[in-house]
Amino acid sequence: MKTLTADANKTHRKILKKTKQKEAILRVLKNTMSHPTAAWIYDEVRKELPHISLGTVYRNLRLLRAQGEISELEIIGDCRRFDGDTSNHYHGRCDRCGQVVNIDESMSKRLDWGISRETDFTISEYRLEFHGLCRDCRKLETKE
Amino acid sequence: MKTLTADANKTHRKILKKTKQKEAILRVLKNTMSHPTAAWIYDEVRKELPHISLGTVYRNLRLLRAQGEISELEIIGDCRRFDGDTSNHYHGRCDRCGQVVNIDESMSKRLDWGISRETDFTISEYRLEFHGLCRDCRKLETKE
DNA sequence: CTACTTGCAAAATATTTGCGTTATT
DNA sequence: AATAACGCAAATATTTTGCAAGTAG
Repeated sequence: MKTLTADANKTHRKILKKTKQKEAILRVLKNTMSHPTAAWIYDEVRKELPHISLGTVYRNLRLLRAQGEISELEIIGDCRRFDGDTSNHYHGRCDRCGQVVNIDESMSKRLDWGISRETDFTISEYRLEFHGLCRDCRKLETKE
Repeated sequence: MKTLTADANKTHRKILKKTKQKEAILRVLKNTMSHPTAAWIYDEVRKELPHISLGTVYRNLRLLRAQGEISELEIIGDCRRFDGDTSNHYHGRCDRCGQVVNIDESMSKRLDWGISRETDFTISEYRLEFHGLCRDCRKLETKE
């Protein structure tokens, strides 16, 4: 029985090299709370490395994600968004302005489902996204 | 103070017309559990309406979503996925095969956070996605 | 009739990839 | 030296849109 993906992980793993491009991308992502897109990261990194290419940004985002150094958000929209904070925290997305905000991490403590004991699905991770209105937009809403 | 999006919703709302294309798309989506992509829906509807265009599928998926008749999944992947079941249920995505499964709806009863009272975010909806292994893939995993 | 919707094709976005070169180990 | 990673440009998706013609209300 062939199990290609698993085998690929086991046999000869690639030796990852450290490059200034990868480091710059990771630094940009760790230093923002803005859940940026690949294009935004590209613009930001270009201030430091003007000749970096968008392809390199995408390649490194994929590498970094595979290594678990960054995570990718499950957000409906035009393009993917990434997060330098890989800790277990949740996101709120404002239905009006589209802003993605962090939901306080203490909330995570209440998540203890034991679902894996009750369903036929073994959970390794869960991602929770709240939809609603952020503080500023709620103010606008009530004024109308 | 201008609040464009809200105004747009209030002033002259468009009268939606019933078309066979829209009905076919909705029917396909209501009759599958597969959380399909726009392209899959297109192929499926074309069996019945061979001349429908992909643009029409996309246009109607957006309309139906705006009306709340279907929902869109927050899934990391190549393209968007839709769901004809708009009830509050959760999804599990298999890390190995990519399959999206439904998590039993009874689980929903346990979600009573009261987060909106504790945070500065007014929640209208939440979406929860579990990541892990589905039954079949877990069997493969343990055999290795 | 009016104006929403369609099919088609072209455009706009977003992401990946081939290739010859550069840089890291 | 070997090979991972780069920059660039071309190739792939994926999704949106302009427009003339069709159709529901």
